[in-house]
Amino acid sequence: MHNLKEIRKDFDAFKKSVERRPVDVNFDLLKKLDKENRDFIQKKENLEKEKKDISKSKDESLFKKSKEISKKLDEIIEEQKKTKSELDLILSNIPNIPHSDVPDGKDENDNVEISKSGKIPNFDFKPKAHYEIGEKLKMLDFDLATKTTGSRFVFVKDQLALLERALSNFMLDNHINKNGYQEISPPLIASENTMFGTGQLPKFENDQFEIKFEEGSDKKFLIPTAEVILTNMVKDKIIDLKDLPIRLVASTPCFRKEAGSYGKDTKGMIRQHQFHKVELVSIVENDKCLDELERMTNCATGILDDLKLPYRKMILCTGDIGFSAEKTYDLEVWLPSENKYREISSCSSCSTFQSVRMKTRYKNHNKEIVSASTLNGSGLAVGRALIAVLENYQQKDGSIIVPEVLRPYMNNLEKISSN
RNA sequence: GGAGAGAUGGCUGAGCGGUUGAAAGCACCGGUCUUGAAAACCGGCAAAGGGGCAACUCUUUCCUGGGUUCGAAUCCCAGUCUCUCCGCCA
Repeated sequence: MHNLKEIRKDFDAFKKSVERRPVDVNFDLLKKLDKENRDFIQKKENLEKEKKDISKSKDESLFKKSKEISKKLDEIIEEQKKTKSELDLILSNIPNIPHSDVPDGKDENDNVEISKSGKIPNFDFKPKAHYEIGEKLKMLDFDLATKTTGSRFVFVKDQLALLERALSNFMLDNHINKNGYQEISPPLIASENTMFGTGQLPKFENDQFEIKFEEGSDKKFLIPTAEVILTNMVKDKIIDLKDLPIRLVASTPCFRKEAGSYGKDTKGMIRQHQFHKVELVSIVENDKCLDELERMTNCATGILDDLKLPYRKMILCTGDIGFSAEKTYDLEVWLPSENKYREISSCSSCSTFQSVRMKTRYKNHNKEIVSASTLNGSGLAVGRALIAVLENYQQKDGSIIVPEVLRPYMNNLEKISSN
């Protein structure tokens, strides 16, 4: 969320930067409501002062007047509240401003490739899709999941379940021991306010799984990514400078409705309602934000390098970056069956956008209290990493060579094959 | 599910109708002292919002939302959360 005080300083510049994205925001109304709101506040404060003086004077002859002021005050407060909530609604639906590094563009086709890495494998046979491989091995079962749960879920079995676990543990260990992240095992359910903090609400409620506790209780949601719960760990906090940067990592299931994407990637486990992801979150000083984004992205590419998977690094254009992000790198892994790169990680710098919503601040070197910067990135999506390993390490006979770095996590298993 | 206790500033913790934005301690910052540090002593130290070029000033905030009152952290009602005991349970 944007700081109104800052917006006021140069309204037109603000408008112009937001409009680099495809947005529909009523800026005139925003400006008007802000003015109205401040007028109401002034009126309100004057009356409050008057009332306060009377009560301080303890002059009984004025008590009656004070009562009248109270009535007038009630009306003004009512109007002010209404104006403020309209204002907040507009404000909370405005996305973050793209950083100047971010290229202009309409959609994902306008994202710009930064670099390519790794060797695309050559097969002397036609490479199969991960779901064909998995089903042949009898270690991926989509039909069974349909029976027990519904579409877009999967059962992972035997050595593929072990592989999934190995991927997750390998990534966690790497980020904890090599990259200095603190391991967290968080709740998988978030309150409405928490979801607001990272920007999932109010705009994207339809993508979330809401769960019912009991009638009348507050709304709760299954987390769509650990980013939500990890980032909100610093909600409502003034952080000591000496505690920054904060770096957190968690491996969790993620739950998404993916509204509007039905019909896309219906086959296989590319797009599921539930998937595992290792998530990185950083809370940093504002001038370290973009450096941290590079660092975080390198932590993610490090995993791909270790797994010897071919990938490319993209910078997202203004039309494709997420609501809360000012700048985003996507990492795309090579999938032989599709003969193209697919997203496996997304690392974003959110500047102060989330911390304003969460009221996360720190005291900077000048002892001023300022909003902190937050970042998040996948390091990596475990489900998609499983797909990438299956497809890139597949053999003609349908078996899978286990990437070397994962073998210590799999009882030194070198090859996955049926029976 | 039953029965109690509680929610106050970065933390601990007093206050229980009228200069209380809130005692005290810790932490933190500045100073004196010291070769330096520690200790001791002195001083400072909440946030949000509004107005002002600024110095500054005003308003709000003692879990949340209502109510009583000229006036509420303090009284009343509702809700949320936390803790303890009993029950149940992975």
